[in-house]
Amino acid sequence: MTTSEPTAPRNGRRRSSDPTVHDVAERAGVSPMTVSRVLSGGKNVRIEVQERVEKAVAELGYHRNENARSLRPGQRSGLVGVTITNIANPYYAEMLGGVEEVASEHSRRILVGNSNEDAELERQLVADFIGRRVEGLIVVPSGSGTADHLRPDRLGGVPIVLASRAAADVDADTVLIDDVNGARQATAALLAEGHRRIAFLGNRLSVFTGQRRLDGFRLAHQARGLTPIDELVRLGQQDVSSAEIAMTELLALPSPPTAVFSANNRNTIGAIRAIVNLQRRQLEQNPGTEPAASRLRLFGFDTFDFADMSPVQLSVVDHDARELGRRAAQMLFDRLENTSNSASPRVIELPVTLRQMP
Amino acid sequence: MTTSEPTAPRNGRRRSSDPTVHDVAERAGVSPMTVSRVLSGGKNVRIEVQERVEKAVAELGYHRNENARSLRPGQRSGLVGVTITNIANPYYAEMLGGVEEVASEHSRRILVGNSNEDAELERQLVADFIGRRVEGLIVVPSGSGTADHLRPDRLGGVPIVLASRAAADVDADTVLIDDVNGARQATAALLAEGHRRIAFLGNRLSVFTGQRRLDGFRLAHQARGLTPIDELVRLGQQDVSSAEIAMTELLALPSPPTAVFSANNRNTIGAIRAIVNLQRRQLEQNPGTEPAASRLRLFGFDTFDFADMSPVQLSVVDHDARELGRRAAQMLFDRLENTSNSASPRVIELPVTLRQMP
DNA sequence: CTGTTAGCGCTTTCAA
DNA sequence: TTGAAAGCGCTAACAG
Repeated sequence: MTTSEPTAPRNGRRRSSDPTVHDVAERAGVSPMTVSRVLSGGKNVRIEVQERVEKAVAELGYHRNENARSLRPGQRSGLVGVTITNIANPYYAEMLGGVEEVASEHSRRILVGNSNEDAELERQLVADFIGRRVEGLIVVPSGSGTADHLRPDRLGGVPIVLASRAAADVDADTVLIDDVNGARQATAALLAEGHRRIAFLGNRLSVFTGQRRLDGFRLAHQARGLTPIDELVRLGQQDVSSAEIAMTELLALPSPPTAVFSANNRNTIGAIRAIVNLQRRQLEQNPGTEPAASRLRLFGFDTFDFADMSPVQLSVVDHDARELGRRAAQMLFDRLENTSNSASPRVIELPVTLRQMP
Repeated sequence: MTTSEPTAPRNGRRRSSDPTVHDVAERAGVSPMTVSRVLSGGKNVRIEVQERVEKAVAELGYHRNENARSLRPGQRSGLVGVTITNIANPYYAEMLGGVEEVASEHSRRILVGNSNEDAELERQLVADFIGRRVEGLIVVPSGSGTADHLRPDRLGGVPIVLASRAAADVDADTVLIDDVNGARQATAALLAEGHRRIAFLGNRLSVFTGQRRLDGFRLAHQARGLTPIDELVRLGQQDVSSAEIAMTELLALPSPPTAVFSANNRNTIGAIRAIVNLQRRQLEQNPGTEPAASRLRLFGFDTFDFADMSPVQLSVVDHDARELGRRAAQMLFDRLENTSNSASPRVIELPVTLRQMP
């Protein structure tokens, strides 16, 4: 299988390791430098020599060591580091897809880490990424702890773009969804329909979007001289099942809400489950009649696979996770490749669309 | 901000670049070797010197260059390369989460690439990953072209685990879902209920799981001396909207199916949409009566967020994408860390669960 | 406990 | 058009 000297360490170097430029050079009867030249496009190399080198590369199964390569000054690592708070959440997965798409267009690979909403883990990930000499970072800041480790002056000159959430005291390029307006408009629509007892289901307030969406909910009320009803505001549901429980509790109140604004898709799905369960119970008790729970009005932030098939009347504040990822990556490559390197941080907010599900 | 000589290139080396062990050593008044020792745990270094070095590290914002580090023989890159066919598909996103989880437990990072079902892109990704000296590869083989580039002898000794799909002529560790059995059992259940005109909605047959799930569908028929009805078998729907179209066509046949087996969640969702649309049309024409489409029986491979709220009676073949990712990663680290390195490739099939949605 | 030397694989000079 | 030398940042091996 190998070329010659079956067992002995050829050249005094350990064998059975990856082939190097040296090995390729030897086999092609040229110097390592010529191999290097062929590998970077073959400028100033006789075509015949190029072919000889390429043959040796193929025969040896040679792969240029990118790590060694990136060691030379002026060479880029070709890597972008991305940390998200929950890889398994389809929303961030979609966002990651957008990042990958743009990175790929720029011939970069993405290193992916899951911070799991843990600031310390996020700090470690970012440090590791910098150690690997990523050219830039895209971070969905975790919703816990401080974010000092994300401050541009702590990153050794590696540009960073925050996505989906801003972070306190971090003055960096940021791409956000227009949470406040989305929540405000949705709530305003419910108020315009005459609802006065509107529930709010949302994330912890330490999560940036959680706070912003509650702000929008409040603003819409204020615009009519109203205040949200405290007992109808439930925060801290991170997953579908806790949202379902919270919604079930709301429905069991002496004076239950007539409408619900849910601040993310996990809460929306949980709310739907709770409502459907109540409908079933009501139908069992009063067969044939329209269950009272059917009149409940639901407006949710985010969409999901099946939103238009919801068994409960539903409207959504729609936005595009993939576009979020794309824009974040574009901002990063702007910094990387344009001379506008020193421009002050930009914050952009992507618009949302209110959508009535059929 | 910097230490001394504000502008002049200190030490003859270019300034304003990342600090190196050398810089840290100088600032701490020790040799680079001592810095290296402190950074790798501080064995055999006076505690007082350790503190001095750590102080210098912090002040300089030093990050050890992992690429340079991995250059030394015997050092591992700490990277695992993962290619999936569609990052944005929640199923693979979930799988990626499982891979990341296990990789993280083993202190490894994941490099992620999207092959987009394109064999050539996949080949490039794998070559790039090997060039970056990943310690192992986890690949969901693309459903197009040949897979020669995945053969273990072409990977320069980097271990590979195939996930979710096998690849022709590639004899490697593989983790699969038990597609054949899942599809067989689901189809058998429909046949046992008395259905004889069962539609099949699925992927292209060049996609491994597509072929296997159709095999299971066939086997269940054969076990009863039956054959699938050709005009009811629709292949090649890759997304929800094409699945909806295919299902709509089936429903418009002179003799439509009485039951449907859909081979993945995209097709299931498309089928549900088509059925719901037909129900609505039938209700408009004959208000008050139970629409004929409501009697249609649906059995789908994969679950999704809202499966239990489906407006159409639904059963699913459930399986765990996250577990698939975990197991693939575990197999990889088995190869990497155990001495069982030379064992012949293993193929494991993860069980599925048949689940009646309430 | 600490420093010196050497070299990992690659490519940018510079010289031939 | 080609090659030799040097060094990117790091750490084993060997002094001291």
